[in-house]
Amino acid sequence: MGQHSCCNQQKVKRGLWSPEEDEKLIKYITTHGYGCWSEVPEKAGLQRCGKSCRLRWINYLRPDIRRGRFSAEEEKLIINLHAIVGNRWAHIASHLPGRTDNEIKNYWNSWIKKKIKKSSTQPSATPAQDLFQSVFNPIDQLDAIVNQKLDIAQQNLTPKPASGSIFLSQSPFFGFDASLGSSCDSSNASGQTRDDLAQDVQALTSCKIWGNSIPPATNFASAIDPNYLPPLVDMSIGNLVTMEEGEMSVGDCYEKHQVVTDWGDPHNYNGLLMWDQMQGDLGEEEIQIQDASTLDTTYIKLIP
DNA sequence: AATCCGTCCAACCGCTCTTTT
DNA sequence: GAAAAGAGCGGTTGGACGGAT
Repeated sequence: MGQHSCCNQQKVKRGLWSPEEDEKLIKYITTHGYGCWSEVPEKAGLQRCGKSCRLRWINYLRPDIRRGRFSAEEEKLIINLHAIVGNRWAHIASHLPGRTDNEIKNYWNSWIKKKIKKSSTQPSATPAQDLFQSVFNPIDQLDAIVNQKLDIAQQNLTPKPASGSIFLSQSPFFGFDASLGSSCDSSNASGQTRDDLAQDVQALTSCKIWGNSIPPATNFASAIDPNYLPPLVDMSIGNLVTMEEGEMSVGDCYEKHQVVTDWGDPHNYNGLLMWDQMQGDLGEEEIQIQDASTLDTTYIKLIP
């Protein structure tokens, strides 16, 4: 189970690869291709299991591999992709040409350690909260949902994301109460200011992975109460309810912040915060929407 | 100079998913 | 349809390395 037949062989070598082994593998694959990995070691004259050969090739030897430090753009991309897809390293890697899942995973793990260590020196927030604030960017998650809507519309599919798509049905979406942010420092625990975040969004929306060239939402507040860790909201696409104009009764806010009437225009979700359950009084501008099929209630607050 | 300690990263392990028989 | 084999993925480990003491 799990163990490949090739790995059961007695004379399988383990540990670091020697330059000679690398040379043999490169020579074999560049001339024959890999085809069936379990056959590669024998044909290449290696005392390794096929799995090990595959890993060595994919993570280290293949010619399009990109080595060296991650650029700032790559780092931001990783952070934002991770906020959407979680620990799906292979998926994240597919959006970073030349980078491997292993490399990204290693980078992320060391990055997490740094973040936790750094945040432990700041008494106003727990490490988890710091990580939470610095990693997850609600703007991009909302962008993801909107893009998924667009995708669905363009492909004329039923509103259920395809398995393996970057916007998985399980992708969490959650919002932070920006009103609490005004009492916080203007930069979050990772030192990122709101202007920085806006720039992140600018960069991301012009990035290939988002496909459509969508103008960024810029006034979506990101700061949260450092003493409160909001619950994760499963805002899978099926639970989102598209509102029609006139359904809202929030007065002036309606003028300032359009309701989600057209998923094709991301400006329409500027200033929207969404929750899966009521956390105290959200104020006059709160609205509730209920998914008719699941009866799940979502609370939305508009930020003036 | 020797030792300790933390970080990085290549590689392994175990599991799931997909394909083949 | 079931079983086996193969492929791929994510979590974890352990060795190499560099900086601090």
